[in-house]
Amino acid sequence: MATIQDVARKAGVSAATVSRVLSAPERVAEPTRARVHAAVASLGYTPNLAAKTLRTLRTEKILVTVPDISNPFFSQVIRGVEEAASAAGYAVLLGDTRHEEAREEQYASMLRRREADGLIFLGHRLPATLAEMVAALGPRTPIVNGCEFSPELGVSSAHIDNERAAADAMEHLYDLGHVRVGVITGPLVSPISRDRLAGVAAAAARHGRTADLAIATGDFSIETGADQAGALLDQPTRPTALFCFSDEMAMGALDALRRRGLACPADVSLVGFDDIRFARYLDPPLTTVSQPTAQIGHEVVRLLLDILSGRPDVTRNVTLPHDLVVRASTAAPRQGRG
Amino acid sequence: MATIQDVARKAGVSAATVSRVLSAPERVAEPTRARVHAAVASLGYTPNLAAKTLRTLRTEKILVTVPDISNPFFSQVIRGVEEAASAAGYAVLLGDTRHEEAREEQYASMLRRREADGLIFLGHRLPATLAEMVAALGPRTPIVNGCEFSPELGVSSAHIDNERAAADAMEHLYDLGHVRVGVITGPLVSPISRDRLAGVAAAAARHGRTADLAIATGDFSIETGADQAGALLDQPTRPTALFCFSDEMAMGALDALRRRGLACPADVSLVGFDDIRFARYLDPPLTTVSQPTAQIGHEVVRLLLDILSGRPDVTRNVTLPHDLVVRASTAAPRQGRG
DNA sequence: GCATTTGATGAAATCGATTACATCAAGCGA
DNA sequence: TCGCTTGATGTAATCGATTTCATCAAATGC
Repeated sequence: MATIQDVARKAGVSAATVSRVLSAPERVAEPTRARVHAAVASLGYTPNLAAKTLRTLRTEKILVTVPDISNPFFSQVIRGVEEAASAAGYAVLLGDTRHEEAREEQYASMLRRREADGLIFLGHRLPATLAEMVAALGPRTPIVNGCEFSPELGVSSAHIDNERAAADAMEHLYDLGHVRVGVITGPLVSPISRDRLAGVAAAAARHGRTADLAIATGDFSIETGADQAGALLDQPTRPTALFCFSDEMAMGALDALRRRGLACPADVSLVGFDDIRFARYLDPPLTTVSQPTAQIGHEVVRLLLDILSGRPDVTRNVTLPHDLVVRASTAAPRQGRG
Repeated sequence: MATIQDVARKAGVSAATVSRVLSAPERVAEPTRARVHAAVASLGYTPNLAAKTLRTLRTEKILVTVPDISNPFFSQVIRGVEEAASAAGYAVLLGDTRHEEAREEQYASMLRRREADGLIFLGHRLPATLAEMVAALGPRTPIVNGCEFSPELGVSSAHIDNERAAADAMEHLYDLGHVRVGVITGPLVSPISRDRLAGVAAAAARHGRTADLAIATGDFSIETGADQAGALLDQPTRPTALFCFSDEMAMGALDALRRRGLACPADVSLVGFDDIRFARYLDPPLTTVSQPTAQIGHEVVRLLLDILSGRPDVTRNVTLPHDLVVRASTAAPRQGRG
């Protein structure tokens, strides 16, 4: 590997000049600049990142943590993150925290040790040590939250309007004529679930159907979707529609319906959330709330790069557009029930 | 951040001694060692990675490239990789190459610049510049291939026996009494597809059904699965079973069946490949070849760490066990057809 | 009891960049 | 023409570790 000294020697200048040509070209006279560029090209020189990092404290890496990389929703967001990051010259360090606090702390310490310039976290939990960092640095803390939004964390974020999105889904069901609607939420510690539940409650209230809501709590997984859907369906007054806070839970719900010999949407309508790639290929194709995963990924990187560029700023919480995609899993309820 | 100098000062020793305590403790007298440890603890000292890397050329990072991170099969393998890597003290740099050679080269250059200690690649293509590296360094090249295996690449790898696995799937169909079987492969440039196709051909030959095979080529995606399944189903002599080289293509095939009003497995049996998390929740639950994704991820890291530890070695190609999971998408063909 | 080995530690070079400061020549105004 | 500004470049310190070599004391052998 050629070093900056090699380039300097070849171009007949000092290492300082080479460095300037590469990072502040306007400070170097044109003929010198050309000589240096030629030397760089002929030696195939690339600055050593470790040396640069040691000197400048910039790693050109961003750390991205996810609660579960094997979740297609998250992996699509990550895809957007990777795309935007690599376009901006940053490498992505991936941390799969598996919902475990120990792993979250482990990755948090990477940021504290400055092994990455910034952190994008897709969960809802910010490790304690990083919360301290936010308290100390304020809006300049290089931490951004993706998909979720908790004002009290004090970090910038990009996400959809979850309350509104959930309300849209409910409105769709009410418009079809549904009365008794079952809702399967995610863990209520996450603001994403709380916001969506608020949207559900608001829509129900608007239609005077608050008492007809049946709420169950899942954890976004297929399995809890199946379990909770089963519980709701086995109630004495069966809901004619189910709204799940993730497509995976909707897949579980579909399974629960099948096991009970119930048809979707004839007997029970079903709405999911996320619009993962598989949603449209389920049977029936799933009506769901589409999240702009790539856009969330891009935006979250943009927010982080803004912070890293040193613009003083305030925290920014960017709301991106969602879209209720109506497919074939929702229909008007059967006539002649209570 | 405390530096090694701070620790040295606090412990009343030189920086060299601190370094020794941390990396070769047996070379330091016990009382000194204790003092240094105390100083380390009280200052919360962690060695600066950039400085360490600059000096030693070791980054403690491994680079993992995937053709498509949003593919649940790959993201599950990545999960295994991340788990094993972080357990061994390595961080994971993620590269989503999107099947694009330019991106593959971009990440290849990260390895050449030594911004990672090694590379795990999950595709089948090894960028040209890295092939040169393999030619030069032989089995010590810190590059490992996951899921795929091409002997001519000259790198270690972990994967299932794809030929055997595909043959198992075909045997299952033949055992059920199927005669005309449609097969939807992946791109034939990838050894994974070729190996599986070889298994298909071998099984067909064993049963004297070579002429009854109908082969179509997809690209592992849902869309090509639907298209190619459609083409096979619309042939004059319709296959009574389809074998897709990925679960995603099987999902597409399921969609094609539905659109044609064909029942699975009553009219057409279906076998997938990979056993992604969703396979068992399709309707009908998909019979498929299960790959040990986590294990592949772990193994591939183990292989890489072995190379990094300097054991001279030869390349090792590890075959992991697959498993044909029979669910409800396969059954005996209807009576009374050709 | 003296020479020599052994063990513990420190001094200093090194990895490869960036950047504050120094230097020097050319250009400018009066 | 002289002093001063400006622009271009070089010198050297610095980032924070690792590691070679030197030093010195204690232990060992004869």
